[in-house]
Amino acid sequence: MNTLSDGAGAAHDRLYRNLRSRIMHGELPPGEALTLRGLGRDYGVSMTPVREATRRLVAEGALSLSASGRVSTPALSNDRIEELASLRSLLEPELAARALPRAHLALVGRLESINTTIAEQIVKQDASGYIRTNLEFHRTLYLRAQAPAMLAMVETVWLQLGPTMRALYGRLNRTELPKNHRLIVAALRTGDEQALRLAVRADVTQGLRLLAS
Amino acid sequence: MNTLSDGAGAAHDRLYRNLRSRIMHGELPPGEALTLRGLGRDYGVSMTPVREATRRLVAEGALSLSASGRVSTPALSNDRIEELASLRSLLEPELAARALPRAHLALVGRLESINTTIAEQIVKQDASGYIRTNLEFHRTLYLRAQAPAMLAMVETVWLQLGPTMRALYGRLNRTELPKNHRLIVAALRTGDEQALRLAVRADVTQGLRLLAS
DNA sequence: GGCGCGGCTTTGTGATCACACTTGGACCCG
DNA sequence: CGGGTCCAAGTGTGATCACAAAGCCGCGCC
Repeated sequence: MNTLSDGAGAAHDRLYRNLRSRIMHGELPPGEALTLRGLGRDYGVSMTPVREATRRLVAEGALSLSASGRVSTPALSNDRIEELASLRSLLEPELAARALPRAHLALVGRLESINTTIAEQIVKQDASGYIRTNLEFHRTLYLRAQAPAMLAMVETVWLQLGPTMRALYGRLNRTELPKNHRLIVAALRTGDEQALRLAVRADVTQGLRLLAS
Repeated sequence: MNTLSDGAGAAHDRLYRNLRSRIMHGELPPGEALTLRGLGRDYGVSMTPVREATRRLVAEGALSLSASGRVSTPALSNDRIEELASLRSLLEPELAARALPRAHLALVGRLESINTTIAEQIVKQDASGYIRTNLEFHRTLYLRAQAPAMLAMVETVWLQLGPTMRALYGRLNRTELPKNHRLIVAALRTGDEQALRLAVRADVTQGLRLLAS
């Protein structure tokens, strides 16, 4: 068995991580129906590990479970989306603030580098890549907060929003790099916690707000 | 099939809800080792549904999974506990504030009734009952916030703290009803959002703070 | 008396199978 | 032409089995 980042460990875990990543990054549309046997066929495993993986994802809200036991990616109501946006704007400024005193120059450099990657993906119209790199920007910053439980909670929110974010991306035609990311970097440089909190909140809220149409 | 709250639906789901409740309410000590076959024996089912139930609980942080696949109730580090306490003090005041405009007199009455139950359980030294009723106080209030995703997130935190709260209860010898619950009720009556937020934060933080010993 | 080391037991993993339920659609009747 | 019915394929559920790895205990050696 190889120990690469992709195919390591137990089958159910590999399947879990793979599906989780695909959902979080918007590679699956909302409402997509999945079957245990189908997933098992795709990954070359039997139903048993598939069931474990999907149950885990259901517990995290990444998949929704119908009354008859069928799993599908969730199609969120507007209320739900706004609530998840509230959670992001509650948790993420806190994480950013905690990361602020620990943020050194190398970190800011990495964030700027990620920003240029985002700009490229906007040009290429790569929806999934854009979502992935955008989340990487946030995760890179929050990792400095040394708050794994809080980060895990935020990632759960991202996961629930994954399919919806994909749908959202189609509607909005970006042409410019989100200016809030630049504001975040600027606040990190000056060490201004209040400005940082505001910039993160604005960045988190902006995209999701126009979904209440 | 009966539709009672206890034995309804699929075996794995019944097992999941039962275990989740026991963990959240502190009926299991931290570090308790569980085996799939053992749980299956206890509940009279085979390993398959047990695996699904435990995987769900692992995904929620209610159980921790060792490298070799063994499950046990988590034994939290002090850092972890403080972080979870921070999450509570971040999320719960927000939920309370959202519930405030919707809180009517009947709700306040129910909360006071729950408070008297808590006082009785303190006298009876009923640790698990105390935890259960205390959480019921909070849940009853937060349900009015009409924010299911946020409430689910808070319950996840409660779940992770369950075994630790049980251990905590042993150390602290309560003799009086937490005065913060009375402050919460008072703030609800007067409609003072700021006082409510403070009271909830204080209530959430008090017990967990003295765990950093 | 302490410390490895061997085998045995327990445990998790994954495949397979039988069964019950849901579902989708063709078919028939009004 | 529309709506209800019934059947067949598909799907989730749970039990059982074979297997590999981990853990545990006692024996024997130093």
